[in-house]
Amino acid sequence: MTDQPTATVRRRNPRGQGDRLRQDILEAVARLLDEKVANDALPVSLREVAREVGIAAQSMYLHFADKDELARAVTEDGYERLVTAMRDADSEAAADGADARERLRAQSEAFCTFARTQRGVYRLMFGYDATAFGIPRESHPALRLRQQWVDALSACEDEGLSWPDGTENAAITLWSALFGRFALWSQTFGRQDPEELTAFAHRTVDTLLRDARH
Amino acid sequence: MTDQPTATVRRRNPRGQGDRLRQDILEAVARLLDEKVANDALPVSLREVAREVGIAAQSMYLHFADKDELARAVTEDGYERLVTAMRDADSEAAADGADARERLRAQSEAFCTFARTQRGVYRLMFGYDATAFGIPRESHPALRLRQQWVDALSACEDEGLSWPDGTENAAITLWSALFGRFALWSQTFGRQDPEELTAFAHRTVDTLLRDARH
DNA sequence: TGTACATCAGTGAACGCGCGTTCACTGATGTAC
DNA sequence: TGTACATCAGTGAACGCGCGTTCACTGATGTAC
Repeated sequence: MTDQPTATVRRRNPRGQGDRLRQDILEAVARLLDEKVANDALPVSLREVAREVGIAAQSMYLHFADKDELARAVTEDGYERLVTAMRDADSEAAADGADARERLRAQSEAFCTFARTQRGVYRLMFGYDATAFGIPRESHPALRLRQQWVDALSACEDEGLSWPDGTENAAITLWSALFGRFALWSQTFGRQDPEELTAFAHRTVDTLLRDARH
Repeated sequence: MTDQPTATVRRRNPRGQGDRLRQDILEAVARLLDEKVANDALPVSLREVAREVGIAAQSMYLHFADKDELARAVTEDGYERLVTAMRDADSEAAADGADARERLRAQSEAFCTFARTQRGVYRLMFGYDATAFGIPRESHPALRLRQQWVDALSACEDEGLSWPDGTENAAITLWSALFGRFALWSQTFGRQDPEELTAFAHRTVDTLLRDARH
């Protein structure tokens, strides 16, 4: 029995561009995860992804050795995009002449926005489902994100602030607070109002900055 | 093909005590979840649970209508135990003549300890995997936990403190912070040192209390 | 300019497996008379 | 006191399903000569 393809029929990629399929697959996984998370219908199977992309299930193996490697690729891509989003928010705020606090706020907001709008991938990234992947700790892609937080808080030092427990602790604290608040926000409580999240992010930044020494 | 039972052979329960099996199953699920979370080998199947308990897979249906109902029961049991652990910590501290801050610390620690030591159930409870269950929001068992946090912070008011954003906001903030910090702690960063978690809990309580108005 | 050939982007068909669930059954134990 | 019977705590056997994965194949496209 063949898997039924979805509505759209895929066109075979021209020669030399087989890698396009890889990108198509990553996007399909993100889409499916978002959808499934919303409908509480996890997990996503390899065959579902293939169906979503419009290819035969075996074609997944042209780009990923197995299911784990696919998950790993999606996760890494997610961290990449999240860090980029935060950097962009920072640059944009800086271009508008924002000070350290405003730039930190902008990055915190970018984090929340990513969590809100890319919920499926976000959950896979931090998620409880597939964190380890057998990736050695030292090269876990989350380290890039951690570095981004540390950088964000270090930037405040350039404006004369220093964190009582050290920059790294402050970075983890901010990250934890946003992470935890989003989890609670998205699951059970609150009216699922994005404003609520943003307000929390601002308040947390303010509290942290009140603790910072001039 | 029959499922192979585990080492120990179960004794049939005496008449009138069939409900013991229910408790055995809940405990087995908790054990399996802990184990699987540690080995990154989720999810747990109904048949695995049956094997762990030492019964035939169909016997699960004597106590749970389907797999979802089993998950729901484990979750509810988890919230029950967590809230109880926090209450006990509170009472114990109170018996030792602790003030509001110390009692709040004790409850925060109890939360962290539960998360650390019952990681499998904890994850199912908050977890990303099975939050909804189709339970209406108003009766989600997490509401009991939320109430416990609100109560804990309200108790501080009896000693003359009041929270700038209201008790409920402060409760959610504390809960979020601990939740987020544990998630980060357990996944990728830190030396997995329980002291680190406890220290964070204390610092967070202190920060919140510094914000509270006398 | 024509053609043999290598390469590339996939597919067809099938595998064995464990899963959740159903249906009919068993055999020990307590209970009514 | 003996026995027929109801109840209870489960089990035996099987179902259909979707899964991850493997193996051998295809057919269009570019390339060497």
